[in-house]
Amino acid sequence: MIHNAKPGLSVNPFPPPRAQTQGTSMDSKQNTLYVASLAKGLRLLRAFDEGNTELSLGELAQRSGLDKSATQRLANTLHMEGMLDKDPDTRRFRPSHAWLQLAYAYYWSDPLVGQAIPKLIDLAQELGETVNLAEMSGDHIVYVSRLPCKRTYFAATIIGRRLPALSTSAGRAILSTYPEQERNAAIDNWPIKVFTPGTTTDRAEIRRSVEEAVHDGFAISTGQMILNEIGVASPIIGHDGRAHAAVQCSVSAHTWSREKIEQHILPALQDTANAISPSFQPYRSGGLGASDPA
Amino acid sequence: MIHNAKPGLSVNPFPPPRAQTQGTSMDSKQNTLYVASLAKGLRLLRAFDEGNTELSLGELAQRSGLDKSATQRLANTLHMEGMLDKDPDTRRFRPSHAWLQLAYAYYWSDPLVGQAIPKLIDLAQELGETVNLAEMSGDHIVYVSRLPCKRTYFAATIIGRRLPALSTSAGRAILSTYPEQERNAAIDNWPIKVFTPGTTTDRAEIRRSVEEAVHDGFAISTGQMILNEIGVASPIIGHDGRAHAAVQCSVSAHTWSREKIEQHILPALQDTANAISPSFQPYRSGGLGASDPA
DNA sequence: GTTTTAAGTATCATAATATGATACGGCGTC
DNA sequence: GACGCCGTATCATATTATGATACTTAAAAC
Repeated sequence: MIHNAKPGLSVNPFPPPRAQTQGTSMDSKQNTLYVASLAKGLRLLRAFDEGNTELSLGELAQRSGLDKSATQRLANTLHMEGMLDKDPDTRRFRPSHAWLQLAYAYYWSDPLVGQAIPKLIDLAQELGETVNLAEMSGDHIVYVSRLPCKRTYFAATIIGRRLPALSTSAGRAILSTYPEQERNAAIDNWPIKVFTPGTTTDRAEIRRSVEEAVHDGFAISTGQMILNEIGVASPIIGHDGRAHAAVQCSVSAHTWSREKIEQHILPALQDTANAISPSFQPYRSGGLGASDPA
Repeated sequence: MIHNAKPGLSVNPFPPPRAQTQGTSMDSKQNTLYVASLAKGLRLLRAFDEGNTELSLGELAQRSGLDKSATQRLANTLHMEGMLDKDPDTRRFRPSHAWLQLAYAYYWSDPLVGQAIPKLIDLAQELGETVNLAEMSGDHIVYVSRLPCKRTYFAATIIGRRLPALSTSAGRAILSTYPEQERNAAIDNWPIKVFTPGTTTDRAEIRRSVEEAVHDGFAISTGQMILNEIGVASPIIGHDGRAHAAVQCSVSAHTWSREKIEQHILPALQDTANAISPSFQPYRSGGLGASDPA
């Protein structure tokens, strides 16, 4: 019996939103192989986001939940190590270019991206529409690669965005490749967040959408993240029949309809997703024709 | 000054300036506002790069220069905090999606990107060629945004790449906006790394190229990073007359010549760079500048 | 199939390290 | 002109990280 869907890699979901019970810290996770200072430093990094692009020491302390002294020391360390820039006038901190270099390293480490990108480029050029690569990450999806062809809102043009899987075409497409039981568990339990009046909050409706994807092999969603935006996604299926990623395309509802999409976008989209699929292999050491266990 | 990276064994490529004197470590920068554990954790993150995409505990220890126990604890912490994924079979670590989320946060914080991206999209569509946004970072440039329109080699399609400014058209374009004295100091002292047989190592030649950019308002370079690649870049000039960034375009030398570029690419490229310029507000970052204080 | 070697994991006593309260100085505000 | 806020610097304390060692598992060698 499977409690929560916990696919392949051991992906530790995301931040431990610890309530700051200020106790004497015989805290829960304090084994001797947990370095609190490092974790606190990471908290500082995570304090920056969409709405907090530039933080003073005080704000940093507030947002991270650390006291002034700790924040001072950690922020200073991050600055010395080149992870934070500091405006000498305002004394405020900002993410540094190093953050992009981490992304660079990430890209090399992701086995899927290298295979996908050339094909995504071709696809984007062929369609003339924005094409994305999304990967499942716990119960969210992350946009790993984006090839914008039209102007859109900013968040849709930059990589790293993390969205609830259930609210996105990519997430639903990927989910549609999961075994029925897991699929249902996900649909019942995974988080949903409202972004627009059009965001679907009814899980029954999401189920319909996913089951449709099971049947059709692709998912379509409308106005989930932003009004008048339609997303189409086709799963990139791995050797085990499960997808961890999807090729996604976002278009404007003003110029596109469902039919038109199915006719003009879908074929190429699916071809691309399929073309990427075979290369997604796990490494089994060598030659033996070991099929799956169990 | 560091010219060439050691080609032999892969040792720390980006070691923070720190002597390995393992002694009693009343070390240089150890004030009470420097948290060593955090810095060590960052070392672990930096151990991943282009050639090291997936590291075992041992490799991690070796590349970071930390002992086994420290590595164990820190890596474990990073794993618990969701910064590193761990393959349960091979027990090897990999960058997690969180690295992309940091990039996401970076993008919101960079005042230039938001202004530039829509215009870059338009430009890329108009030209049908790969367009990049590069920013100066110490004596290197970093590709902050990329809009590939043609298949190229992988490294040219992903963001966060850091290259010696002198070896790139973007770097030279930006440099061309610096006051003469600084310009010359940079040309004399900034690092150069050889990537192809075509990489210019002669600083006199680089000076010519930069001075040409001073005169023309744009820079062109050929075969610096990869053979048969031509780069054109136009600086994005701030209110103080200095550029911190450039719009760059990479094309194949097989289908493009210098004249053709000047005729068909340059006008739109410069228009775009100029259109972005006014919105750029300067700030200074801390850190790396090994250059002289004037 | 058995032994050897290596790599990852867990434990623990020690002191070195991070801690956070406190005090100082500069800057914009009231 | 005085106050209050925010960033910076200092310091004694004990909490925290340390790294040597021992255990466990997996792969390599025989």
